[in-house]
Amino acid sequence: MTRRAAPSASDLFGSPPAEGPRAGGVVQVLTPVALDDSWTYRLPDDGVVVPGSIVQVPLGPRKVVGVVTAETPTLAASSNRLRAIEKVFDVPPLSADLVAFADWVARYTLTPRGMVVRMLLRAPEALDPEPPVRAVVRAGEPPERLTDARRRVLALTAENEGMAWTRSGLAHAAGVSPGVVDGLIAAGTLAEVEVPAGPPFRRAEPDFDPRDLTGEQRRAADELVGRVGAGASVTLLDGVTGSGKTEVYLEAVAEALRQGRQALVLVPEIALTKAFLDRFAARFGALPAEWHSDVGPKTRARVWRGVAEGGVGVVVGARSALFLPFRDLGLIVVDEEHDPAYKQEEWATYHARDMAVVRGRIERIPVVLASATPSIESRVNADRGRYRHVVLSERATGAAMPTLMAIDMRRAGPPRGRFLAPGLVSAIAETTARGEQALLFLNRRGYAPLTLCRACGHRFQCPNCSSWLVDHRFRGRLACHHCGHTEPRPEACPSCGTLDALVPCGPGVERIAEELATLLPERRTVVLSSDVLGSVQRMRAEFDAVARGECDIVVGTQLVAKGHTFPKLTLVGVVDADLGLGSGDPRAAERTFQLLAQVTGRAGRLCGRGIGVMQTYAPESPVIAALVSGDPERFYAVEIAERERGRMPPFGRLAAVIVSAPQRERAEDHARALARAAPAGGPVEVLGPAEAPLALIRGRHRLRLLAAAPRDHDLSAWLRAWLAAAGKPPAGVEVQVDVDPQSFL
DNA sequence: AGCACGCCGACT
DNA sequence: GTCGGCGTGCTC
Repeated sequence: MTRRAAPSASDLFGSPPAEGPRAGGVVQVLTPVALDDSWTYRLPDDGVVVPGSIVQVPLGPRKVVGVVTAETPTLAASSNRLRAIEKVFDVPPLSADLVAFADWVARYTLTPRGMVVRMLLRAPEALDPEPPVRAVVRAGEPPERLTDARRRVLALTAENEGMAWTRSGLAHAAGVSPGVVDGLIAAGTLAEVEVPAGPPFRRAEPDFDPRDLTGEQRRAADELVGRVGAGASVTLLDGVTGSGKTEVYLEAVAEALRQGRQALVLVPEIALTKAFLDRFAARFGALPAEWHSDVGPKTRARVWRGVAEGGVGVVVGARSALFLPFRDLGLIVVDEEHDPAYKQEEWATYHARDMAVVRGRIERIPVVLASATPSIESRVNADRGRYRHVVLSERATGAAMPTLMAIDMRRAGPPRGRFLAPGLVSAIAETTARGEQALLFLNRRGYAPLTLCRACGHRFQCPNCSSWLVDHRFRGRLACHHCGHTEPRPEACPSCGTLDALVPCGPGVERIAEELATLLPERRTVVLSSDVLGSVQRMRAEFDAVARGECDIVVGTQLVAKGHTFPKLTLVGVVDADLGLGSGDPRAAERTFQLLAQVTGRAGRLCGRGIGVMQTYAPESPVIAALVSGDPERFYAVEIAERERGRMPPFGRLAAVIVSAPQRERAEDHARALARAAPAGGPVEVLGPAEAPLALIRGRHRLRLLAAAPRDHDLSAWLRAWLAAAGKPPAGVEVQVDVDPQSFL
């Protein structure tokens, strides 16, 4: 691996100054607290620091980890109140590029720099050296008393001469209890030694097993490979489902490795399936390092260190992997770039795809955005020449794209009380009769989204939020999907007292499964939703079971739109293709289009006999019409024109100002105060809070204001000024700004 | 008086 | 973000 130039001696703040004393031996340290400023500290008595050094400093009564910056000291060096850096960690200093990136993110997202620094240091265990592993080795003569168990242990150590075993590992391998090993240690035959923790990561080999690519894939791969090492660039890799985008961008990853540099592949968290990782392993002869919320502290530490020291070649990770301290990053790939999961909402609000573009620009490396259904902003950026555009229009297997059709629910809908049209039911029956699988997609957990009383019209609503309570029949409760409030499902109406008058309205996945059990009782149906799944491991297991053909029909929420390929899946039914449209979200149409294209695209991915059936009341809508016609351009053209007319992102800029407080009134009052404080008549328009939905999230009532501006306006600066002018929010009220991350670049 | 809780400002 | 200080208000 080529190394970045080590800091030269003249950069070392602790080294003898070449031209005059250096500010009296003080440096600036950014600490992981909610502050924008760095603090001034005295240099450690012994250690040497450089910009980027990770250090421990006292902060009030605590000790915290911070990063040395190259800023000039803000406090007079003569100040004798300064405290000293306590410790310099023995890890590579963060690169100037990474610190510049953190600064950029902080400024852009209106987040205190300290909070971004916290994201850079999210593996505290990595800072201390990995504790050595205790091991046993053969050290002396066999003992006097040789039992059968002892003989087996000695045979193993003889077979693998010089090898160090862990105590339990050796006992396990020999099929004896750990006590036997202890006995041999006591007898002096074996000895305990400390060995450095093993070589952490197998190197990915760029040419381990290159794939045969189709002509179209080859051209696309060559284009991407040509960008690696050629400075900053952004390429939109726009390929239909099944076109083999992954194989194409893996060629760029291989090129980065060949050049001795590292590669980062960002994926939506959900896509980190075993099958996905195995594809990497098959191509590169080693599993990539993983980075996501389910990675335990020990592995986290090893990955962080491996990334910083250069031992890790490829990281596949969720959005937070973007903040890893790569030693020599050569490429960033953002897979499924349109995926809303890239947007982080809590803590600091940022969009990992856009921040990847920024990191690429700062590090002067290529970024590849891959998607079958690119986001509108990426498409516009590609159309306007800001991004390169590489298109894959054919499936790599040569398989045809699925045939999509709409069922007009006004004319061919189901009988009363049912949700699956006869046409869809017979398609499911035929598909499963052939031994193939069907997937029914409905993005609604539970049994029914609304319950009302037939006698008095009472609707069950969340006491905290402006949303209906969802009937979860398997659990026997009504639940709010915003705040987690649940209550038992009563027998009688709480409003009028009538018994057995409560009716569920509309379908959820549980209700669809129930309907299928009635209509096609001999088929094996499984429900896949976040209620049923949970951890990443559990999900991987469930997906694997489906892939093995352990069921005929899957009824699933959003989760099933991603995940891995089910080879026998040839029919996808969309229970409600209109769901999500008309929700007032400026991205509703785009989201629906992407989701439907993605979920129907899973039909017949390998065999090419896929069918997608969408139940809709609006078959003429641009989303449905474009899907049925098989020409996505029809959708993009309409949507881009629409956005441009409405000056919505990416043609305008949007920010959400989220006001939250434990008390509903306080949040509402402050939101109104903010709206009044907004300068009127300028280029920025403030909307709300009147029409904003209220939600209770983790004990806090939240509502939103929206600020809309023309594209060339510096909305971040405007927001800063506005919020400063509005003054500090009252006690308990928090104001969080979500500068629409998807519209700026 | 003694303490729990919430708010506020400091933290180099 | 996290801590301690200090005020308010309530209880043993």
